[in-house]
Amino acid sequence: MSVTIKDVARIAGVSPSTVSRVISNHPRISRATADKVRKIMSDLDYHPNIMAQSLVSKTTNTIAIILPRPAEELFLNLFFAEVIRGIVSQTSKAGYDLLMTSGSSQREEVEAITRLVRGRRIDGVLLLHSRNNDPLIAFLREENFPFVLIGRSPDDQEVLSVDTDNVQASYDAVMHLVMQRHERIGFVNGPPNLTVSQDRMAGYRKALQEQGLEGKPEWIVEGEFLQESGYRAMSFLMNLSERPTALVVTDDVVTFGVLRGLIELGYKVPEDIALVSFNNIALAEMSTPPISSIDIGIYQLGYTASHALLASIQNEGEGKKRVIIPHRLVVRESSLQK
Amino acid sequence: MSVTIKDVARIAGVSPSTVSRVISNHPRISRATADKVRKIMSDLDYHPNIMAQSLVSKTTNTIAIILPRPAEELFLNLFFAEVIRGIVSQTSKAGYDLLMTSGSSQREEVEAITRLVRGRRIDGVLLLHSRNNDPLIAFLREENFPFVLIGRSPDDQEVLSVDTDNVQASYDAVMHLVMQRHERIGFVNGPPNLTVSQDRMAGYRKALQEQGLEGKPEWIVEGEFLQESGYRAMSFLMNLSERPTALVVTDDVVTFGVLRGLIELGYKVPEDIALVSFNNIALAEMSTPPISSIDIGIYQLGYTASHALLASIQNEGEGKKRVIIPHRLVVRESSLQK
DNA sequence: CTGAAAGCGCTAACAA
DNA sequence: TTGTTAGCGCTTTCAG
Repeated sequence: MSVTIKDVARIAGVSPSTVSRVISNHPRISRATADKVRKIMSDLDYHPNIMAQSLVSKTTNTIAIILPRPAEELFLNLFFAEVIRGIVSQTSKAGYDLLMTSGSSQREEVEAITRLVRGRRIDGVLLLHSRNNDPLIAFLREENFPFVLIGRSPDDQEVLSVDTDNVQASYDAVMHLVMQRHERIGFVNGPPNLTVSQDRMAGYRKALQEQGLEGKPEWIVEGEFLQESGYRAMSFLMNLSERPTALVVTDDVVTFGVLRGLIELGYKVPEDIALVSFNNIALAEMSTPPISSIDIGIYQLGYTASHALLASIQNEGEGKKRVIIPHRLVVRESSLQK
Repeated sequence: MSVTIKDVARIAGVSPSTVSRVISNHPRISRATADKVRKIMSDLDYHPNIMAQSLVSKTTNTIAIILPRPAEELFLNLFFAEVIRGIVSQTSKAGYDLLMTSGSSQREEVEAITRLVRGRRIDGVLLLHSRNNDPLIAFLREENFPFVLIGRSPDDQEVLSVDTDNVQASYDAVMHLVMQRHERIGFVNGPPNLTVSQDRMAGYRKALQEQGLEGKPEWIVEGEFLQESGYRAMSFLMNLSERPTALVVTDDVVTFGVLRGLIELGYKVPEDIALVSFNNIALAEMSTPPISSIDIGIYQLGYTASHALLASIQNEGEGKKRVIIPHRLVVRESSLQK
């Protein structure tokens, strides 16, 4: 079969434990033996069996994430790829691997994670979002298993998390529209059970209230992170007798749908209605008109969360409970009065 | 620590090997014992240690993919998320996990895969693309390690692969433009070292030739799978003394850049210039104008490749060497003469 | 149908 | 500084 530590030991004329020590850079090993062993290892093209290492060391150098389920969180198509890039760039620098799993229901997700956690397959978990009464968070806390949430846990302040200040971001979006002299501002939001949606709603409400602006309930549309959601929202919103003159939209992809809907209905952006949205995906800049968007630093979210998770695995505690990645509004044509 | 097979055995009053047999649904085990043991397992919330299982079974129920590196293959932002979804839906159905790794250079990629393969960490590898003289393919072949390529290997016919017929797809795109009475057709392609780019170029050339159409070299622009590439290509193409009246673009994201470039230069699509592209991402439909695009079935590519890989892992050979996922042109406004 | 025992490849006391 | 030994948790002959 494949070459083992024993083969190396035999050929180098040392004991297996010596080889093991060389592998792990044990300090108390003579320079000469180390070099000799290393030479043999590379001659034989030896690579340690990772499973065997894990079995005894009780650590896997692997963290897991759960692939978002379709539909409900499909916005993650873009968010997802970017956040993954951030995560992997951090983990691979630290010598960790990333395991991806999925479940087609909430229950299956918990089962999958249970299998990995109890099966000692992974050292930590990265959660890409949270909702009210999230059973995954409950499970991980109960197991006292290292995990970091990208987002905010509504039920539990003690959860390690890396997040955007979505209340503030949403507030900022509204204020930008207010500065452009808009007074009737609507909101196209995502699924209301997600924490991110709740926070952005709160920021929107806060801004309206502080500015003494009227907020008609029918100006708020809740949907999914899909372009169709934005598209459909327009046929509803633009049929109101009293229409908003500006919209905050919770995701750029949704904004693409919004734009398409408006164009088909014969409206112009920003003349008839101004738009600001979130995430600042690369395509936002290439849209017609280019979309004003709040850049939440998706890559940074992934990178930082991953870093925090590894720290928590290695230090058993310590560290800030909650890290906020700063956001910034990138103003483009879609929200500018001519 | 955590509950092991011995704990279960002791409490159930049987031997560890009996418990092991229950876990693996060994046939020669009495119904009564099996039920008893299963009950205890669930009472104790026992989950087998996956590393220990792997160590002895020499199989990991895990396959790996390599995260594409930035820039060069960034188009995979969208392709990537979709293909992953296809892969995971297949693997998780079959009880496999997906491991993601990355390298910031070609050499690092090979190192990462070497570590996983020789370290017996994974059972197979899924490659998301190929280029000429791909060292990863060379390594995997040499190790005789199961892998499936999404794409086509230019150097090696024997590689298991799942692919689009890119020559034909590109040919179809050109022919669609020909049907719309275009005679001056340009091509905005991706990185020329990728097989996919080479194949699409071949299809483009073949169609022009068959139709006896002139193909000016300056109508072909090679770039990356980025919107900027498309954007930049336009300032070049539209400054030519003799301009094309239609373009085939290798990716929808690039097309967004192309559109933006054209609009800023004051051209209208499709009146001044018609566009057809590839991939049919969800946003293609929401663009202004909506983009005609060849749907290559990205999810299906991932799903099928993953299936083929698992089959190859389990059957040691057999099966078709090369599977083609059918494509279809979705015609929208960007390519229609009014 | 079930148990005892050996061993997968590696690490980590404990000795030397 | 290095070797010996005893496992990590599981599977799998081989006996019974």
